[in-house]
Amino acid sequence: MQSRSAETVAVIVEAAARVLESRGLDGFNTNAVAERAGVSIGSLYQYFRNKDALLASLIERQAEPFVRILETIPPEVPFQTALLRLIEASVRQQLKRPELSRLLDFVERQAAFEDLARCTVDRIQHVLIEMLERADAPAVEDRSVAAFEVLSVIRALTDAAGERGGTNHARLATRIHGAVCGYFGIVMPV
Amino acid sequence: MQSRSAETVAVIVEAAARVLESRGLDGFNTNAVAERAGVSIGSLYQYFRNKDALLASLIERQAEPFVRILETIPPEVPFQTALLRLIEASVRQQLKRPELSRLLDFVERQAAFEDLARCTVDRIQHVLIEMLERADAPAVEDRSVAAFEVLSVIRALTDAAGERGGTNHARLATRIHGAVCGYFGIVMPV
Amino acid sequence: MQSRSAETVAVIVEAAARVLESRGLDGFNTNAVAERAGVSIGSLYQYFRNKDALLASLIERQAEPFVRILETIPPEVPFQTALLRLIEASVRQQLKRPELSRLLDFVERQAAFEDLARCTVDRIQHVLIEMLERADAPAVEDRSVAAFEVLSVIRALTDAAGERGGTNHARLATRIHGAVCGYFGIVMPV
Amino acid sequence: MQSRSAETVAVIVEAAARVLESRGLDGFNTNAVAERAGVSIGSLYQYFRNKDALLASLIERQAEPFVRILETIPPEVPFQTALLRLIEASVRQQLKRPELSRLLDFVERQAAFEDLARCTVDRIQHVLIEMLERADAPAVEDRSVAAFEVLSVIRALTDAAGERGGTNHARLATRIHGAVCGYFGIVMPV
DNA sequence: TATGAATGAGTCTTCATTCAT
DNA sequence: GATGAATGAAGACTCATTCAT
Repeated sequence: MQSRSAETVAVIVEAAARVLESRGLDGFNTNAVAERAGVSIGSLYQYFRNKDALLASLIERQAEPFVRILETIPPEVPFQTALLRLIEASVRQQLKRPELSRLLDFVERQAAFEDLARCTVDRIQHVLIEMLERADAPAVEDRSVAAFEVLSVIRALTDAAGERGGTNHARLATRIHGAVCGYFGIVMPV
Repeated sequence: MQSRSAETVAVIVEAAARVLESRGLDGFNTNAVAERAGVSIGSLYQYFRNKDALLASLIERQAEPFVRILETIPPEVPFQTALLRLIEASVRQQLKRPELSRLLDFVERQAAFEDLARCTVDRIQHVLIEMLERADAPAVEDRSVAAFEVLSVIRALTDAAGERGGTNHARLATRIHGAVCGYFGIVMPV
Repeated sequence: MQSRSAETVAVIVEAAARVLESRGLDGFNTNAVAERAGVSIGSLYQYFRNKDALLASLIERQAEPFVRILETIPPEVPFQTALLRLIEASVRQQLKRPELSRLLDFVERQAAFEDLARCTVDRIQHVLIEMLERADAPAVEDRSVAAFEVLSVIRALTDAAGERGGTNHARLATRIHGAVCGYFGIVMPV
Repeated sequence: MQSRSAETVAVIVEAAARVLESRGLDGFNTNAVAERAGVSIGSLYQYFRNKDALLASLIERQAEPFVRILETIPPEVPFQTALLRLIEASVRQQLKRPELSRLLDFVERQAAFEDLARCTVDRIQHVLIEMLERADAPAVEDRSVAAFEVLSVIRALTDAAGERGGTNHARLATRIHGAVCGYFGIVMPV
């Protein structure tokens, strides 16, 4: 029984993702999602209080694995290693579904998702701030600002790559790494 | 007569900007814009074929002065100087109305504005590519990719700063400059 | 088995009563009733053909004890005594759950419950008409009209009292008695 | 222009009244009202924020003329005269559209219309309380309770008459007067 | 040209009811 | 019998756009 429900929920969320990708934010409506999911509109509302709850699920589904990866980076790895892992995780995650990532990035900045977004951002910032507290980390004026801005750079460059399509992950990661090192005033390590 | 029309158009576009800023993309509708502009909805449609045309005007109004500035950077200034001017222009422009900039960045990526966006992006890229062709410019694999990505970094960091509010322009420009130099693999010049 | 069913039915009807009281007619829906009853929506429909059948049960449950009491007033008691018993029974019954009474009074007047309502009203009217046929009863033009109107007065004053809350039964009964006597053109007996 | 709007509003409100009368509270929906009014659903919402606002207008339209009449009863007329005028006004008003009156009486008791109802009730109570303060008025324990209850009796008897249909106003008024006098413990004056 | 009333397609959401398990 | 997931018709409401004045 649980599996049945869980499956339906998953089907609906994936349908929502596809509708968002194919029709954009304007064309994203609950009827379209239900149809795409092969489910009645009533069923959709059985599992999601409203349209925003559906989007929230989408946001969470997108963010969760990324945050999980970040949180499993062990504290003893050197700053640069951790940074590269973070960049790679971000690139891998976002380039899976670039358009979806881009749209959700926008959605989660809307007032209605403030709480959800803050929660995710806090977890990511926490990881980044801890990284910046390591002995071999670059000195910055304000760690929380730096964390936020570094994340922005990573996302922006990945988005840009996603928009172009067909990107080489490794090279992209290198370019991002360069930019982030530059941001920190570090001469990029070889 | 013409000036009268031009003025009305300007009033409507500014009203659109304000509505967008205050109510977000969801709350942006033509009736609200007309009301804010102190103009009848009929008049609005006299000057703008439809909602998208209004948004297009908004996008243009936002982009034009920035592009103009870029295009007036003389070709003989050194790469680093030009880069700093570009960054400063971008920061100044975006931080005037950060929320508006952020929203329009999103809007112009929607399918309906593809042409308009490409046009602006092309002009900016053109400038950047020319910059990258200078003798003292860093070597890059693909100038058009680099141009696009550098612009993304600048925008992202400015957006991030705008979201926080009350930012010091000069410091922000320095951080952005660092990131861009890093992107190019340049040790940041003093 | 039968007792089991009867118990379930009773639980559902009581749940319906509570939902009606707490959420009003607008918030009264079968899913809420099932939930409140701790029963699946499927079970509810096993016992009640549809929503109206549930409401009908509620109406009956509310009316039945009252009608029963009326019907057990012996024919030999004087008119005034019978009238007072009627008033007291009505007050006691309605003030137990004033909001529920008020709402059901409205519901039973809806077209869908015409038959049910007529049936109950007929039984009550029958009792009242018999009362009015007694030797010591006041003369009225049309007994059936009088019966109906007297009942209306009793209900209205009890509803009014119920709306205020915390009423003294005896005093209310006295006021109602006064009004009914006045209706009959009787100088209120001491 | 104003007259045009005012007319549309009046047409819609009258359509609402008719829909309410013919289909009851369950069948009362904005689409039906718009259709009955010969107006688009959009127009309906141009003039009424929502369904409840439409009902509120209906309630006001129904109550206003009645309250106005009450408020014009001069303070120097004797209590009994004033009472009769009140009863006659109520009867005349309610019997114009008995079903509508009954339904609106119910609607205005719903939580959503609390404020509106209180406002009207206050005005009516005010008149009644002033009446009860006159030298020739009967003594009552609590004037505000008495005012409320008398009004309830009047309404209930008129509703009852309306339900039967084809009532003689004068006789009904007499019966009501009797009940009210009885309520006050007055031997009905000739 | 300006106005703003009018339009109605389109969206979100609820809830009575069914039916496979 | 019991369950509760699923259904979809129906209803509230919005907003881009038109057009008579």
